[in-house]
Order: sequence, then C-alpha cells, then structure tokens
Amino acid sequence: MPEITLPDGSVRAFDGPVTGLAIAESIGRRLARDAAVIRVDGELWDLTRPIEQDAAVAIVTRDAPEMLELLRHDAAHALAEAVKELWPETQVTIGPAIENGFYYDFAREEPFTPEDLERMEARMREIVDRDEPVRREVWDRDAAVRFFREQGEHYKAELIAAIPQGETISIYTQGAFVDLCRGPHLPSTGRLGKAFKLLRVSGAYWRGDARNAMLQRVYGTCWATQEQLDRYLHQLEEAERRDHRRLGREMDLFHHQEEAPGAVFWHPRGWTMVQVLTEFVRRRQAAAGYMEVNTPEVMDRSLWEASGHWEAYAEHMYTTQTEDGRLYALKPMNCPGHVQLFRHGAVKSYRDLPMRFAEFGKCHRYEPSGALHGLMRVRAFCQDDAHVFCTEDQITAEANAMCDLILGIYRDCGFHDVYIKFADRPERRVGSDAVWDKAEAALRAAIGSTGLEYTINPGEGAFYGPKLEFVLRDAIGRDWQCGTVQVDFNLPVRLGASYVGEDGERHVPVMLHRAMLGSMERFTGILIEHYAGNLPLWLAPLQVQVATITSDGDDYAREVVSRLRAAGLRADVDLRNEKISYKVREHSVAKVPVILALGKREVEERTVAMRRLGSRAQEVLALDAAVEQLAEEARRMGSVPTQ
RNA sequence: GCCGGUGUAGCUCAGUUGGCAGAGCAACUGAUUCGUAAUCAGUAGGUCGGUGGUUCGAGUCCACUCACCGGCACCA
Repeated sequence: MPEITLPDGSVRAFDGPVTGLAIAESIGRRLARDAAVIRVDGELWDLTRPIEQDAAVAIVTRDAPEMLELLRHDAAHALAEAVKELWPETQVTIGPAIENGFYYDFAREEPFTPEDLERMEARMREIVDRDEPVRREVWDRDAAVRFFREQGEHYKAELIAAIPQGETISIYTQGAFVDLCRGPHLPSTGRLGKAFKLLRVSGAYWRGDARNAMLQRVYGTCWATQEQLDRYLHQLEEAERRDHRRLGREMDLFHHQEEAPGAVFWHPRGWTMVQVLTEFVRRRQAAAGYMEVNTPEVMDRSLWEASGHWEAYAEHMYTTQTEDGRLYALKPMNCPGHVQLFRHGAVKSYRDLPMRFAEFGKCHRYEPSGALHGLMRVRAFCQDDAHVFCTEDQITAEANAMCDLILGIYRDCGFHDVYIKFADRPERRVGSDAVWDKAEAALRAAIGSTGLEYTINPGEGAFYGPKLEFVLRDAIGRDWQCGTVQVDFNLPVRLGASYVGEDGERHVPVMLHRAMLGSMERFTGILIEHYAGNLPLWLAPLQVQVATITSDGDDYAREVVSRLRAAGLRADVDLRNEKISYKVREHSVAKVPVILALGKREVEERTVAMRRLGSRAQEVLALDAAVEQLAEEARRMGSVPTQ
C-alpha cells in the first residue's frame, strides 16, 4: 500500500506496487503522454518500474531540459537496435549521451559508409514509429555474461564482467534488442521523437586506448523538438562559416602547402595580425617586469637528454645530423635554453630573484600527422613563453601575478568567459613524490590566493610539474585551452641551476613556466573564429580601406591615406577604375573593418563617407574628425564580438 | 600514428560504361569615370596530388605514396 507524495504536497495511496506511468495517468492523460521518467525520492526511475514503498515523486516530461541527456541515450539505443537489425553480425559496445548528442561504438569488419548512415537513420525512425515498449530487468551477472557471450557480443560480456561485484546489473530490452544499461530509459521508443540526425561515422579505440582494436563510431545529435534540432544544425553551419582556414583564405592571411605539413606561410596581412598580438603581449609583460630574451633553435642532443625531453619526447623532436657527426635537435620548448641563461656568468644571488625571462621562441614539434589542423595544431609555432626563476617563498606572489597578467590579456582580446583547471601529477613524470607534493601544494596556494575558481584536471600535469590551465570560451561557446602556469622543482635540478641564498649556501631555484596566448599561430586562429573574421580595429591587419568613386578623387584619397597612416592606422588606398560597389564588395569579403569612400562631394567638402563592415549605413565625417575617431578606436581593446 | 573520406584551373565545382579535360567567379587585355556587397566584351589559364601498373588508349581501373578533411589516440 504505497503512499505517493506528489510535488504539490498531495498524497495518493495505491493498493499495490505502482508504476510511474500509472501515477501519471492518475493525474492526467496529457501528463502520461509527455512523461519521460519519474523522480523517486530524488532518483530517476523508469516509468515502468514498480514503486513498492512510500515515496515522494515527480513526473518528469521529455521536454524538461535535464531530459536531453536521457533522450540522447535513448537515441543511442535506437541506433544500436537499428544497426543490429540491418547488420546482425555487428557487435555493440558502448553508446553514451554526449554534449549536443550521442554516439555508439560498433565492432564490425566492414566499414560503414555514408549511405549506411542514411539507412540507419531511416531504420531508427521506423523503430520510433513501432513504439516498442522498453523493459528493464535485473539479471544475475554470470547469467548476463553467459547470455551476451552466446549472442556473440563479446565486448558487452567484457563490460559486464568488469562491473564490480554486488552492483545491480540492469538489462534493457526494446524489440529484439537487449542491452546492458544503467538506465533509466523512456517507457517506449515512440517517445524518443524524431528530432535527431546521424552526423558522421569515424574510428574510435575500444576503451579509448590506442593499443586496442579500432571500432566504428557513429555520431548523432538529438533534441526534444525539431526547432531545437534545426537551431543546432544552424549552429554547426555557423561554426563552418567561422572556420579560420576558410576565413584565412578569404582574408588573405596565410596558407599551407604540402611541402611543409603543419607549418604556416604567413601572408602580409596575417603576419601583421601576429605582429600586432606579439607587440601587445611584449608591452604587457615588459610592464610586468619580464626581460625579453632569445635562445638558440638548434641545440645538441645532450642538453635535451639532461632536461628529460629526450627520454619523454624524442620521437616527437626534429633532429639534424651535421657533418661533424653531432646530433642536434630543433627546440620543442624554450625552458632548457632559459636555464642556460640563468646559469651563465656570475653565480646568481637571492637578491637577483625573481628573474623573469620571456621569449617569443619558435618551437618545432613533430606532431602526429592526424593531429594537424590549420593554425590550431601545427608543427612549427611561436610561443609567448616565459620562465621565472625564484625562491620557494616567491612562488605564490609570482604565480599570482601571472594569473592577473593572463586574465587581463584575455579580457583585452575580447574573451570575458575564462576558467581555470588545476592539472596535477601525471603517471609519466620526473622527480620524487615528495617534490611533487611540494610543487602541487605551492601551486594550489598560489591559485588559492588569487581567489579564482578552478577545477581539478587529474593526471594532466607536465612531466616536470603541475600546471594551471587557462581555458577561454569563445563567442559560440567553444572552449580553448591557452595559457598555462607551471611550477617546476625538477628542471632546475636536472640542468644544474643554483643561486646563493641569504644563508650563504647554494640553493636550487624554483622555475615557473608560463604561456599566455600559448601558440601565436593557434591564438590567431582562435581570434579569427571568435570574431568570425570581424576583428576589432586594433587587431585588424588592414584597418581602413580608402576607395575612390571616380579618378577625380585620387589625389585627395592619397592625402587621406597619408593622414591615416600618420595617425598610426594601417590604411590602404584603392584607386582602381572599378565601380564603388565592386570595391565595397571586395574589401568587405576581405573583412576590412572600415571603408572610406571618396567621391566628388567628399573631395569638395574635405569629408569622408565611412562605412563599417557588416553595416550598409554610411556616415559622412570631416576628414580630421574621422582620423581622430578611428585613431582613438584603434587604441580600444576588449570589445566583445558582434554576431 | 589509427579508422573512414577527399584530392580536376587561384577559388567553388562538373566530367557518362576507360575514347580530344569543362563551367562560374578570380586573373589578364580592352571598353566603361560609375555613390556603397559582383559593369560589359574578349583572352589566357591544367603533368587531373605524386609514383608505378593494367590497357591500343587512364581524370576514370589496380597498387603504393603524399597532403588535406571528419573522428580516435597524442598534445612537453
């Protein structure tokens, strides 16, 4: 005789065990139709699962925001059922809900084709139309293992066998499809709806381990309503429109070619953008007490063996063998070079600390071919790198200042949504546990003293020390990890850095590693996508395009450009014998933020007709006023992207 | 690196069962002096990613290879 308490506080008594579906029906038909699951004393249950005890419940309908995950999980099951119907020899493995959708990993000899994807999706829709009941059962674990083995589902059997003793093994059945699953699920396949779409098929390793077999992963997206699905598909198109590789071509910023995979050919405009960013960081870090340095790009193998890089990353380093038989490596990092600077010359005193070395160092890493991606993942890149040599007592203040510097720089680049992760010791590392304890404690103290929120990213530290990872969210909600602050007690020891302390004894300095933008290449790519190419004036490589309407304006146009340039603006003039609409289109496609059109009227009145990228409106201004206004705007930073 | 896909003019893309490599835009030449996202006409442009093979004949079929795209793994 369970007594069921509803969210409004009313209580209903039932004669015997009652299901969520029955409770929903007792409240109303419409609710029963839209119900997805039931919350029983805070826990989500299947609607078909009998409630035997008194409980406080709430029916959750399928359009509740927290039901998206469940819908997506159900979509994954429908996908698996469809695949098993179409290709029975396929083994199913796992199929979770993920951000914006779901996937399912299948084991099958023959690869799925894009056409297969269409067949799967069509079959999923049939399964929804069939409205098959979804049943939950609790099985004995050995029986479950035996069952799946007999079915030829060896991956499933392995999963069940790995479940700890004593845990409930729930099995869900829909139609002929039987799957191990934690649940809960919708009561029938019809409730899934049809706001889903299969997107792509790709490879994925069993259990995410490259040593294991490669499975076939089918990705899909799923939403509560068709409108939500359409909105998401539209977002995907938006991301496509912002792709820095496409914009890089349209804006004439850079290119790649086969002879230099993973390297960038920067065009004048693209390189201007990189230079603007570099100058910006240079000014900021100089103001924060950093000294800019430069260290060799090619150094003897022995140095990399001493630093530990050789052991950890030899296969990812470019090397060059010279005539004298020596083996050199192109630097993959700047830190060992900076330690050489610290070690050189007179022994350092505690009075010299902290010493802050910054370098825009060009590094080379032989990244796996499959990882390369436009500017985002390259083999040759420039880091805005720095290393601070300090005493243990100085760690907190130094790391703290780094956080301030980094966050300020992001703000000025237009990123206002930033979060921080604390990456602690990885499995593969150098240094004793005691040293790691100390390094992690020091970094935790530093981040604690900033008052900034952070999450833990377990096991993701560098091989020589723990790190803070700065992640910024772009205009369309994607996350990019850029800056890092790392505490390192190991490299200074390995490379023999020391200073004389107040006590007259030799001590090993602590080394803080820091990057803010990370890779200049990658950050440039992120900015392009963040702003969809519509860069704020201070970042735009060409800020003002002056364009004549007829050749009568040529002399005045040249004068306008020199005035703009004299005011520090990057301006160019277009005197071609083309219609103004042609010029406007061309410079708009190239994303030049400001076009000044000059016709007869402007020449006579010494004005300019100013047109902003993305706007059809024109504003006629006196030349002096326009120059002043643009110069002022070009100094302003921190603007948020417009859509 | 692994799985799958794609490479044809600067860009976007056609190219049938193997039978003379195409279009639009861009470029160039000429005309047009024009008021805010494409003026008109003409010309030129290709080792069909590369190497090897099958064939009388390969953009098309086969093998290898390189690069790129989507994932996975990796990311000091």
